[in-house]
Amino acid sequence: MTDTVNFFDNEILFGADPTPGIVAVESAGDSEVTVFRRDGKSLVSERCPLRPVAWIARALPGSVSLAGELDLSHMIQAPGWKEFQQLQKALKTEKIPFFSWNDPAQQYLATTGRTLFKGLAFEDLRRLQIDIETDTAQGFGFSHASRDPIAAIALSDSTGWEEFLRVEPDSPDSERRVLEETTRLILERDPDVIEGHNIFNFDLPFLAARAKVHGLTLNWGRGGLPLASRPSRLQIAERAIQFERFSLHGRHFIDTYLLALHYDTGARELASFGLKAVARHLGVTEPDRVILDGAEIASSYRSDANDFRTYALQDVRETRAVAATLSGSYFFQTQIFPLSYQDSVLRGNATKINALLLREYLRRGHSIPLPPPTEPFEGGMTEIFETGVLRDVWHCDAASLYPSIMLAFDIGPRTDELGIFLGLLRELRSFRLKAKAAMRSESESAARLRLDALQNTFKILINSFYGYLGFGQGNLADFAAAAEVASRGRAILGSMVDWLRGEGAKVIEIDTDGIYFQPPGGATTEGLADGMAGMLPDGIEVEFGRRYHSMFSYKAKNYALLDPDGHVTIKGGALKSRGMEPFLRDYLDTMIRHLLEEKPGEAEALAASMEADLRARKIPVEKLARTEFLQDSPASYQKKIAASSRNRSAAFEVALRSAQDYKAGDQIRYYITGDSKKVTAYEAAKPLDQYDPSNPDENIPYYSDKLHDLAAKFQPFFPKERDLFG
DNA sequence: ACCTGTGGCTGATCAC
DNA sequence: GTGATCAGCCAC
Repeated sequence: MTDTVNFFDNEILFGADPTPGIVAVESAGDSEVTVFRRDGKSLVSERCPLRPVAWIARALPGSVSLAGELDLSHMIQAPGWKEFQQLQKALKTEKIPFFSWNDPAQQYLATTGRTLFKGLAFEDLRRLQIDIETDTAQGFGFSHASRDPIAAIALSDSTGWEEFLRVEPDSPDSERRVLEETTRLILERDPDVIEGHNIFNFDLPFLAARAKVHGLTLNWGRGGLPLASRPSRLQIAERAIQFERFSLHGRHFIDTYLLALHYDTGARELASFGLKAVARHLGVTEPDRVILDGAEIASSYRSDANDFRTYALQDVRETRAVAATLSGSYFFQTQIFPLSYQDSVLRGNATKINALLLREYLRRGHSIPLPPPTEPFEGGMTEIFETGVLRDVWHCDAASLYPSIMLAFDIGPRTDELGIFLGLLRELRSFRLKAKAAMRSESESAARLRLDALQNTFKILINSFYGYLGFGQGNLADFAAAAEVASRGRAILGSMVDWLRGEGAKVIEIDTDGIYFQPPGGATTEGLADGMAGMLPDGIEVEFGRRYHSMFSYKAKNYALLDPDGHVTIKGGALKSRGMEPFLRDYLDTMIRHLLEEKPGEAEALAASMEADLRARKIPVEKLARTEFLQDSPASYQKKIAASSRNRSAAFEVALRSAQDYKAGDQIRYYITGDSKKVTAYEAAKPLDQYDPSNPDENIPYYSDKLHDLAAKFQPFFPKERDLFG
C-alpha cells in the first residue's frame, strides 16, 4: 500500500521499535510479559521483561532526573508489577504528584516503543465470531442467565469456518457439553480476535453465568487461561455506556455494537443499533436462506425452529461483515498507539493522543507537565440570519479549520517543550493527503478500502488534536491555546461572512467553519473561491462545495437542504432527533420536503391528514414510541431522585418498573397511555413490548396534541403559494 | 477507573 | 401560567 510513502517510518507516530507481527501482549508473572507474535504462518510467544515506569514530581531513592523544566521532573522504574503497585500507593499516600499507566500491556508498549499489528494486514488477523441464542419464546421476551439455559451457540471465523451447537431442550448435560465444545473449538481455531454483537453486555455475561451454573470455567485464553472481567464505563459521544469489560489472555474482544455506536457519532444516520439494522445500513446483510431437504429456498421469516441454525449462522456471518467494515481504523490505530486492539476501541481519542505524546517524552527522557486546571473557553461562532424557505443556496467552508489554524498560527501546547505536537499534526495532515491520493489512484477495491481506513484514521487523529488542547486530563492540555484557536476561527468565519456580503451575497446560516448563502447574481463558485482565497490568511483554505435547489432555514444548527438530484438532507435536533417519536419525524420529513419543493399548501395540510390517521388508530404504536438511551443506571437515577438532584423521567421510570435489568447505555422504548392529553409522562409511560394490540391503550389525545404543537411551530412557513419565494 | 471540546434546541419537570 | 433547570440529542 505504501509504495510511494512509508508512513510507518515515523517513529513518533508508530513507535520506535519496528518489531512486526505482534498480536498481543499480556502480563506473565510479576516482571515479565508474554509477547504473542505471528512469524509467517506460526504463532510464537516470547517472554520479555516488564519494567513499569512512573513520572514523579521530585527525586526519590532510585529515581532519575529528567530533562526540561516540567512538573514531573523525575522518573522511577519498578522491577515488577507488584512493586509498581506499591510504588503508586506510596506516591498517593505521600501526596507526591505522579503520572503512570496502570496497565501492564500499555506500560510494556510505551516503554519499548513496540506496537501491535506492525507488518500485518487486517486479513492476517484470525477473527472468530460468536453469537449465542437464548429461548425468548417463553416468558417476557428476554432471558435470564440465572434461570434459562442457552439454546444454541453459533461460531464462525475469518477463514469461512462455521459451527452450530444446539442445546437439547431440558437437558442440563447438553448445555454443559455445548459450553465445553465451545471452549475446545476456540482453543482449536486459536483466534487473535473474538467478535460479537453486544457480546460485552449479553453473550459473554450470559455464557459466564451459565458456565458458573455448571461449575465450568471458560478457559478460552491462549494457554487455556480463563475469561476475566471487571465493570467498566465507556463514553461514546454523549452516551455513557456501562459494561462488563471482559478480557482474555492473548486475544482481543471486539463488540460490533460498540463499533456501530462509534460509527454513528460520525454519520448519525443509524436508526437502530441491532445487528440486522447495522448490517442493512452497511449493505452487508446475509441473504435470507433456509435449507430444506438440501435445497436452498428463500424465506421471509426465520422464527421457525427449523430455521434456527440458518438464523444463528446468519448472525455470525453478519457480525463478521460488520466487524470487517467498521474496524479498519482501529486496526491502524493499534499500529500507532501503545494500546491493545481491544483498548483502541474502548479508549477515547484524547487519551490515545496523550499516550502517543508521552511515549515520545519517555523515549527522550524528558519531564512532563501535570494536567492543567480546567477552564471553560469559548467555542465556534454560530448564527442564523435568514429563516424560511430560500432558493438557490450555496455552501462554503474553511477546510480543516482548527488544525489549519493551529499550524498556520503555530498554536500548540505551551508546555510542549519538545515541540512534537505541531510537528505530529503537520505530519498527520501530510500523511492523510498522501493516503487519499494513493486511494484515488488505487484500482483494486480491497486496497482502496484499506487506504480509506488509513486516511480516515489520520483524519480522526487530526481532528482530535484540537479537542486534546481542551481535554482536562491531558498532560499537555492548554486551555488558553484552545481558546485562541477557536477565537481565530471566529474571526476567520466573520471575515468570510463580511467578504461574501461585500460581494452582494445574502448570508443565511453560519456554524464554526461553514456558511450557507445565496450568491450574488452572476457569481461562479470559481470566482467566489478565488476572491475569498485572496483575503484569507496563508494556510487557511476555503472550499465551495455543493449548490442546493432550496434550503429550509429554521433555527441555528437546524436546517434542511434539497439538492439538484431531489435528495433532502435534514440537520439538527429540532428537525430529526432520534429521541423524537417516529410519527413526528415522519411528519417533519414529509412536511419539509413539501416546503423545499415549493408546495406549502401540501405542507400545511399534512398535519390534519396525519391527525385523522392517528384518531382512526391507523398509526402503529411503534411510530408513537420514544427510544432513549439511559444515560445513567436506574439505581443512580433513584439516588438522584431521592436527593432531589434531578427530575423524574419517563425512560427511567419505565426501566425501574420493568423486570429487566437495565444499565446505563441501554436503549429503552416506551409509549404514553391514557385518554387525556394532560397526563404526566413518567406516570403514563409503558414499555413498547408490553403493548397489547387487542387492548390498545395508546393515548390518542396526547399524541394528537404533540402533532398539533409541532405543526404550529411551522405555521409561519406556510404562506399562500403565490407568496412563496415572493 | 474512566473521561476530546463548545454551542444550540426541545421537551419534561418542578418551584414559584 | 411562567421561567428555570436538566437531560437528551444534535452540529461542527
